[in-house]
Amino acid sequence: MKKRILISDIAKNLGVSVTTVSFILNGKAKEKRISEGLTKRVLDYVKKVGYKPNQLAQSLRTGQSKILGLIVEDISNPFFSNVAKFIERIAYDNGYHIIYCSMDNDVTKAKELIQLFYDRQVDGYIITPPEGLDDTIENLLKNNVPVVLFDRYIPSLETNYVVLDNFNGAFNATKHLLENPNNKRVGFVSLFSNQTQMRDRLDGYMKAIDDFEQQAFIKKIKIDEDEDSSIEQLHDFIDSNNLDAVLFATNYLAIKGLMAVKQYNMELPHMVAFDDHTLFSLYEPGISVVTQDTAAIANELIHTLLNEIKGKNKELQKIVIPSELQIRGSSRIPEEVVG
Amino acid sequence: MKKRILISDIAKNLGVSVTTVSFILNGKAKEKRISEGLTKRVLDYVKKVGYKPNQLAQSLRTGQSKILGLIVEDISNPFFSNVAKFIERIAYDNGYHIIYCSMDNDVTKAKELIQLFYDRQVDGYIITPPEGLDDTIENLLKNNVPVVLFDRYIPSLETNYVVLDNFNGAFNATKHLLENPNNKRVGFVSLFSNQTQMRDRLDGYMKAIDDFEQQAFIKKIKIDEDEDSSIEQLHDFIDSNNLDAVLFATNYLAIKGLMAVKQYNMELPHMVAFDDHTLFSLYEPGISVVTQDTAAIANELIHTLLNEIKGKNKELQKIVIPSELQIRGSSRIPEEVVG
DNA sequence: TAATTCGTTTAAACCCTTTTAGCATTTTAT
DNA sequence: ATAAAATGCTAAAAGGGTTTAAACGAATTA
Repeated sequence: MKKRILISDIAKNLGVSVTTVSFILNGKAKEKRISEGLTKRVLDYVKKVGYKPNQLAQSLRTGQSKILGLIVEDISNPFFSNVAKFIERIAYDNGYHIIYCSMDNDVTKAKELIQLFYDRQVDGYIITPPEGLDDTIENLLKNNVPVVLFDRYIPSLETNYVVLDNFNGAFNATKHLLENPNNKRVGFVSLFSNQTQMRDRLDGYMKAIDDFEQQAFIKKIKIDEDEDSSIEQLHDFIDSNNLDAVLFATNYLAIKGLMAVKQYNMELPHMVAFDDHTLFSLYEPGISVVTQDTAAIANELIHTLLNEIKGKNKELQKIVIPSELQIRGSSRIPEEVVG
Repeated sequence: MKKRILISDIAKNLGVSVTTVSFILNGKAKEKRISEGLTKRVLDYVKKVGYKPNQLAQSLRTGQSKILGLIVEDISNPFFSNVAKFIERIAYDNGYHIIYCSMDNDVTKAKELIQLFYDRQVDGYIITPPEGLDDTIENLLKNNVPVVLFDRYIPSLETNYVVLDNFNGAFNATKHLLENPNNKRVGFVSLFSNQTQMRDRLDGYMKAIDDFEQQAFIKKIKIDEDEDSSIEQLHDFIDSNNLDAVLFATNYLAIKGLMAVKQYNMELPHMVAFDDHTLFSLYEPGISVVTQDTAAIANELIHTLLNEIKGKNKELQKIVIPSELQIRGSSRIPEEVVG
């Protein structure tokens, strides 16, 4: 941690040129036909004094910052923070750093962040795009900036993305709810949003509803609505429609649903939520969920991005992670019905 | 987003020197006696073409990266991710970026991260130090690197820190539990850890226990113990001691407690947990908590750090945030007892 | 013996800013 | 009228690396 040692110090102490040291350090010793003896001598010395190149100077010269920009909807949502944690770890293992930001589904903020990252010369982006970000992303693509979208994608753009199999997730969840003969009236709570994940979840719900020839009950909430108001709306939705069961399109919508249940002293409808949360497993009875394998998602995301950066992707990666329905107490089919 | 425009382009197009443009851009026009006319002309042109200096070159030259390192215990813990979110926002407003990492209470990892950040020339650190990081932090301080500790501090080192009033938090929580005449046997669940926050919480608990002249029941869990084992231990602790109430030193310990309650079908003891969690407000009955004002903490942290960076702190900032006891159903004193 | 080629190594340019030191020119003071 | 100070601006160095183009001695070929 003492005074930083420079490449020139190494060159001077070893009586060779800076260039030679640089070549060796960058693994170009063979290519540049530097003798094995010298190579070893330099490497050993570098190791001994613990020299590490100044990243800034390196970045300035090479144009590579070794920083990846991660722009997620909300880092305090456990789903996103878990993915972020995995991504971070893998990135580090590959010599990259993550700068992350939450954009709170705000297009303006997202645009600012992307510009900011661009100015900082990040090497690539992982983005959960809010609505209206099409142009900005298109711009990035035009400039050959490596981008991977995540959680949702932009249908009009040819990009890499990693998303959940939302359609089947919603379909299976709804089907599960409808298979309980006591559940005639199964509702769906989503957001006012045309994002792909929301659209696919709606489609999955509708498909199951249609298969069972039931009526659809669909309630959308404004994303930035204040909590009390959405809780009230959810109460109205469940209560006035006499719903037996509800599928929630996100974990925080389901949490608002639980708040409504608590505040209005309602009877808990059978529930399934997208994206797990500690709350759902401990709530009594447990809340069923459509889960995403966060480790798998993080893995696909970061590797797709790194390959893109290294130019190793022959074609666009459109990765769909299978969803898993985890059934817990609140929506489990009662034994007397099953048996 | 097209080809990056350089300061030299501006100078050339305006027929002035790069130096002049740089001075003006850095607000040194007056100091360097550059005419108002020219200043305005440059500023207007810069605005028109949307020039932004290359951060890397700027950092390389000035030695300031405008990046702050945030090393927290676990970014997926809602307490930390919430603080991170606030910090991030304030940092951005001040022209700084955050690189964050979780160190999972692993000293080795923490050391690596600090070294990594140091190599990247971050301008300052916000750290929740795990045990054994004393030397590393001391090293940073010796090198005049701005550091603010958070959530816990290192008693042997004179540093800036922002922590909760853990003693009174624990004291008030325990007192609250003991004030219910049905609660004779009040336990405390903590970690095998000598970190200050844990020590202070224990002290607060003991003070209340002593004031009420009750027996203490203290259970410590290993931080990296596997989940099932700690759940089993918690069950044993609560069950075999016939505890009426338990104070948990962290939110995730309390969550493990709830898991034990659920898995072993125990009767829920009266509970208070440190650090709120969505789960605690929705659980039936609600779990009381000692809360920290995350916004206030983030605010103090980032401003202390920024002032330190700017050399504006005359003296070390040792900030203790008052704790707040939020009482919910599980530990509320039953009405018949109160009345 | 002169001209090539080969194997090694390096000087110098480059990345893009900030900052130091200084140069004309004009104004003020003596 | 002349020296000193202020004015308005700039050339060049610095920051710490990477990379291009070239140099150099030795070995090979013409």
